[in-house]
Amino acid sequence: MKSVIPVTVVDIKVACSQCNLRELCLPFGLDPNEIDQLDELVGSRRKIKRQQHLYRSGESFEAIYAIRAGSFKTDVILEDGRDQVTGFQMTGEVLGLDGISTEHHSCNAIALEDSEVCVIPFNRLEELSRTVESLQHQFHKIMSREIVRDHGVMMLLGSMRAEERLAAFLLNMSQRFTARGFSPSEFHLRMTRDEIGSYLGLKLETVSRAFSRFQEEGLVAVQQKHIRILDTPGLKRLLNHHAA
Amino acid sequence: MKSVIPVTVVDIKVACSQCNLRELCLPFGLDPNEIDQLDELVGSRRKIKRQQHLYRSGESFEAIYAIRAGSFKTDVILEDGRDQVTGFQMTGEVLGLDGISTEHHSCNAIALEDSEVCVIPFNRLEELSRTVESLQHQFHKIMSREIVRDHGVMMLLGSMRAEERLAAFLLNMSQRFTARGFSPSEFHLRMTRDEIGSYLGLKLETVSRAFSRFQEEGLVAVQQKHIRILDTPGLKRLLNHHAA
DNA sequence: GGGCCCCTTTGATCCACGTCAATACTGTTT
DNA sequence: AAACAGTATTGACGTGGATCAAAGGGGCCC
Repeated sequence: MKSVIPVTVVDIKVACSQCNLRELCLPFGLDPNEIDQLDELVGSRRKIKRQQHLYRSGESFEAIYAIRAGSFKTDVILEDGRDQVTGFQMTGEVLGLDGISTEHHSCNAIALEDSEVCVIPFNRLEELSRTVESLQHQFHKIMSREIVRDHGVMMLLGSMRAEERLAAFLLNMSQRFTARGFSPSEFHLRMTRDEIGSYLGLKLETVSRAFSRFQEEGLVAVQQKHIRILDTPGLKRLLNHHAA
Repeated sequence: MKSVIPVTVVDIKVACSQCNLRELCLPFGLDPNEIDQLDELVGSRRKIKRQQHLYRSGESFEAIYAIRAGSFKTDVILEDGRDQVTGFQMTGEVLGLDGISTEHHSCNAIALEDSEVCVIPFNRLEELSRTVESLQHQFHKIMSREIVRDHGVMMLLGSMRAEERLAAFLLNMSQRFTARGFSPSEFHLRMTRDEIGSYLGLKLETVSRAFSRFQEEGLVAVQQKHIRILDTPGLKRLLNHHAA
C-alpha cells in the first residue's frame, strides 16, 4: 500500500511573527522575542497538493504541522476498508498530535485543496517549550482543545439525529470561518457530501437530503459546495430543542 | 444546578515510587530521582464515593487527577438534557485533561465505585516538566493517547453496528484489565447497561440484547455485570469481517 | 433479613436512516 | 464545444435499532 508521496519543501525562512494566523496557532500568547525563537525551530514549509497525504497511518512521527494555507481531513481506516473521517482542519490548526503517543501516526492526513503547512520538528518543540513557558502552555492548550473537540464529536455521533448533526457541523464551520476573518454566513465547503457523511456518521444521501430539507425550510441556501446560512438562530434551535 | 460536593482530602504523603500503577501512569519512564520530584508535587489524594463527582463541567480547572483506586466515567450534558458518556477510566489513567484548554472543565467526572485519585496541581506539573524531560514527554504521550482513543471511539460510533460496538468495548475492557494484572477473560463491569449504551451510542435495551446474542452464540457468559469472555477470536472476527 | 428500588431482560411495534437505483449537475480535458 | 468523470440530488423500499411496555432479578438500606 506504500506509495511515493510527492513533496515540495520550501527552504525559505518562515516567520511566525509575520503570519496572520499567529493568534490561532502555536505563537499565541508569546512575546516577540519568544516568537523569534519559535521561528528558528520551524525549519521548512511543505506544499501538499489536493488529495495528497501529509502523512499516513503507520508512518513514524517526527513533526507536527501547522496549516499555513488550505485545509485537510484526517481519517482512520479499518482492515475491512471502512473508514471514518475524524476531523477537518483549517488554517492555523495543528495536525499530527495523534503521533506523539506511539511515535507513529495513527491516522491519515489528506489535503482537501492545494495547501501548505509549517513543519515543526517535535523533539525541538519539546526542547523549546522547556524554556519558553508560554509556548509550553499554548501547546498544552492546543492538545486539550483537540480532546474537547473530540468529545463534542462523540456527543454528536452518539446522541444526535441526522439534521442536528448537520446543523452542528454548519454552525461549527461558520464559527471557524468567522475566526479567520471570513463571512460567518457564506462559505465554500471543501469536502464532498461523502466526507461530511463519514465525519457525521451518515451516508452521503442522508447528508444531501438534510441539506435539501434545510433549504426548503429557509435555513440555508445550498448550491453544491457553496453554502449561505440564512437563519443561524433557526439552526441553533434545531440543536437544543430536542424533545428528550 | 450547583451542589455541595463532599470531598475527603487525605493529607498523608503519597509515593509514586511505591505505587504499583507507576508503569501505566505519569511516572512511566522516569528515573528514581525524578519520581521523587514528582512525588513532592502530588500534594494530596482525594477519596470519591460511588456516584459522586470528581469535577463538574464548568468548574475552574486547577489540577489533573491520576486514578489510584476505583474507576470513573466522564460525560457531557447538553442543555436539553441529553447526555453522552465520553469515556470510562481505570486505575493509572489520568482525568481532567479537558480542562487545560479553557481553564474550565468541559465534562463531568463521576466515580463508578468508591475511588481514590492523586491530585496533581497543573501549574506545578507544567513547572516540573520544564526541567524533567522524561516527565514532559510522558505527559505529552498521555494527552496524545487520549486523542487516539477518542478517534477510535469516533470510528466506533460513526461506522460500526451495535454488536461490533459492544465487541470492541468488551475487547478493550479485557485488554485494560489485563494491563492491570487481572484476568483477560473474566471481570466485573462497574457501569450499567445504560452507561455502556450512552458510551456506544446505543439504547440500553440494544446493549442488553447484544449481550444476550453473544451469550447464545457462546462468545461470552454474561451474568449481570459479571462477564466471562469465552471466545476472544470470535469477538475479534465480529469486528473485522464486515461485508463492506 | 425483609422490602424497595434500580437494573436488566425480553417481546412487539415503529421509524429514521441505509440501501439501491436513476438522473442531473459541474468542472475539466482534449 | 463535446465528452467524461466525479459529485449531487431525488425517489422507492428495506432494516437495524429505537421506543413502548411488562415482568423478573439483585443488591442495598434500614
